Amino acid sequence: MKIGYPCVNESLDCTTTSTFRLASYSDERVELAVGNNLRCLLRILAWNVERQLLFFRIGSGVVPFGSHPINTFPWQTRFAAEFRQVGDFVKAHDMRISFHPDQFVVLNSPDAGIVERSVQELVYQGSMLDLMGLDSTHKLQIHVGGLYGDRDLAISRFIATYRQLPEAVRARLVIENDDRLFSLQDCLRVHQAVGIPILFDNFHHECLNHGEPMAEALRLAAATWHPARDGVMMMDYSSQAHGERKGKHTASMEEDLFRAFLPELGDLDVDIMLEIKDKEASAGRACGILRDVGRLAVSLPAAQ
DNA sequence: TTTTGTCAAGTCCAA
DNA sequence: TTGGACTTGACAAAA
Repeated sequence: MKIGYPCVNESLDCTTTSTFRLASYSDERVELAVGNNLRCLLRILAWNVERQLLFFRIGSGVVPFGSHPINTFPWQTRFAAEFRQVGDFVKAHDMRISFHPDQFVVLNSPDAGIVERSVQELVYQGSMLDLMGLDSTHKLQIHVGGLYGDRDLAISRFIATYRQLPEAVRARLVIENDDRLFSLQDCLRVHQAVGIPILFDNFHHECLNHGEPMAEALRLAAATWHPARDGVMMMDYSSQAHGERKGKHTASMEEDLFRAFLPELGDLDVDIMLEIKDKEASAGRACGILRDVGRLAVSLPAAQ
């Protein structure tokens, strides 16, 4: 089991997603930003290793305009060594990486242009994993997409697009149950058609479900992961922010809820991403709880 | 130096 | 019809 948090480390004074406006695009600015972003990424990963946080979601903006036609700078070759260095670090410390392409990636859109731009974004993010030398256990996580008033059609469009994806993307792509549109059952339909693993989100499942108890839902999702190809199941963990709109993530982990959730896992091995606003603070507390209950090694990894 | 409006991209839903 | 929300603030013009 690995524990992680997404995209941002609030304890360090750097960002992995420094960028600039499209209107002020230049190759020089791309080169400067990518260099800074990759240096910061290594700092965060090193910080994480010291705290036994071995799962990390990298933000989509490491390469500014990474899938935009304006960006013709050869960042793949210019930063090959730096990406490789990140990948080597990840492998040396047995870490796991994911990406979560943002809401503009909609593979089931009826608009062919949107689908094409979405595929290009996935190609860009997958290529970063390729440059790092990381295999298909490191994932690209997206939602099924829009509903467009017809669930069956929306799902069948996703399936048709998925089948045409480049292999480098398809091997890494996983779908996440969302909190309003596509439930675990919808994701299972997609899985049954094309074999794509389901990244389970406990909070989204609480918001949208068909009555499956949490433990059963976890097992249904876990069964969609092929151990050799996909690795251990990934999941997102969060809980409701009190007094806020339904679906709003809590600002800080509620330890009682997290402790109550753990028995639902039974003997499942999972890597857990804490989608909680205070980032590494809650992830660190989760590690502490897991050591308490014996699900995480008590001793930190030996310094290297 | 600090504040504030805006930023590549899509979709849904509440107001 | 519009604004907010979504996995995540940060850039850059204006004050």
